[in-house]
Order: sequence, then C-alpha cells, then structure tokens
Amino acid sequence: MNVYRINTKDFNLDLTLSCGQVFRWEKNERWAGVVNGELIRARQLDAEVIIDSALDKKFIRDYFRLDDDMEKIYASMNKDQKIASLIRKYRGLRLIRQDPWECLVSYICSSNNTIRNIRNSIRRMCECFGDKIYEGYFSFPTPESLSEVQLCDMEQCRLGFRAPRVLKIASMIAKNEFDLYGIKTLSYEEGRRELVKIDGVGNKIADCVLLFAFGKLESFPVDTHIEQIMDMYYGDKFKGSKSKKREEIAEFAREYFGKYCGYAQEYLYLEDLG
DNA sequence: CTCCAGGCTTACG
DNA sequence: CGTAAGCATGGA
Repeated sequence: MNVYRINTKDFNLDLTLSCGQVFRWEKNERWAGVVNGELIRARQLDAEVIIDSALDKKFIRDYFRLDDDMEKIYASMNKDQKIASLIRKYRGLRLIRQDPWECLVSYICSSNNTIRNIRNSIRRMCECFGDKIYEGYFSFPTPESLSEVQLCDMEQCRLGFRAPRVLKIASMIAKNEFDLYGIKTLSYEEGRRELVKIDGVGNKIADCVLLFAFGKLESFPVDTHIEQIMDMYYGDKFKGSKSKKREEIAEFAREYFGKYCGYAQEYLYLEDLG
C-alpha cells in the first residue's frame, strides 16, 4: 500500500467524484473507491490530494486526469458569460478516465434510470459477481465472469430490462466477438459507430463511454438534463424535430465549445443537478 | 394513483 | 424516412 501526496492545480476531488460521472465512489471521512480491482482512498487538503492505494502513481494521475492543462481547456471552451460563470462556480471539476468495461456496463444501466438506482444496481452486481478485495469492497465483475451468469441469477441486482443487454455484451467480449478495448485507437466517429452496434447502446451512451473511458473530449453526451439546460441557455438555436434534437444539440456544442466540449458538458450537467 | 428517471428498441404510418 | 409505445424498478 502506497501513500501519495500530490500537489494539484485546478482540481476539486469532491466535485469530481460527486458530479455523477462515476457510480461506485463513496465518501465518509475520506473518499473510497475500487478502480481496476484495487482500493483507492483519497482526500484533499487545499491543493494537496492524499491517496492511499496499491496502484502506482502514474495510474492515479491518469485516472484523475491530473495532467490536463485546465487553464488551456477553460480558455478554449469559455465562449460566453454563462459558461464562464459555471467555470468559476465549479473550477476544479475534472473528467475521470474510467475503465471502458465498467463504464460501458454502468451507462447501459443508466438507460431510463435514476442515479440512485444505477448506483444500487452496480453495487449489487459487484457484490454478487465481483471479487472481494477488502472488507466491504468488491471488484467490478469481468466480462468473463458475467458471461457465465444466468439471467435468473441477475434478477437480484435489479437491472430490470437492462440485464439481458449486460449479459449479452459480456458474453460477446469474453468470446472476442467485440473488441471493446480496440476502440481506444479509433477516432471519435469510428468509435461511436462501433459502440452503437451494442444492444442497448445508442448515441448518448456511446458518447458517455467515448468521453469517460476513452478520453474523447470532443464527445458531448446529451441526456434529459443536458437537453433541459441547453434549451434554457441556447434554446433558440434548436428547431429540429424531437427525435433529432439531441443530435442537433451535440453538434452545436462541438462547434460552439470546441474540441474540449466534453469538459463543458460536465460543468453544464453539474449545474442542472444542483 | 400517476409520472418520471444520465435511453433504447421495436412497431407502425 | 418519421414518431410513439413499451420496457423493470423505485421514488416522489
């Protein structure tokens, strides 16, 4: 077990872990989460972040995207007074670089669901089918382990209609019928075309995986929250039919906020949650 | 009771 | 092409 004391700039641990992009972190005296099968404990004192984990320091820096140049990113996406206000209000909110498999399953579970239910379902999946790595902490089940789970045994996780979708893609990945990790090397557009082939994955969930796991910062996932706040802030621009409206918003955001629009999405999303 | 939640699939014009 | 019901579950 290592202890890292990392000096940061423009990093806010609480905002980063509570903004809804990750589902398994919990805060008591300090934050605790399981990432890549290892426990991470984290707390922040002013600019200093203190990490306890068996993972190496480079992994931690990568996971929290500590090497992102936030001054440059803020300058790039700061297009008007509204987003400038959000940058002031939530300065230090970072994207996280999640594991693609856990991210994919998590967002398949997000379909027509609440954050509370998503968290509970994922926790039960880890308790039932992950490995116990510490008292009360479980790893996220691998595609291989989930591929051997029967649908009736998934019922206790309360995924509802999403359960067969999770088991199906788990099986496909375990049998090398779908190359999830290969998407890392594809462009945003190519990666999206691959991801939407998965049963239960449309444009929005694909965009979440591309942004939160594969680091495609030009991805701008549009859900009900983002649609509402974009309507409120920039609504006069979207006149398309209902079914195409979310695509229209995403395209506008890519053009308007630029190549780091994924970061802008996080700030807008947090504003709508709060 | 009804309605909705970080949507997607399928069915029907 | 386009739109709209249906989907499990839980909480307001």
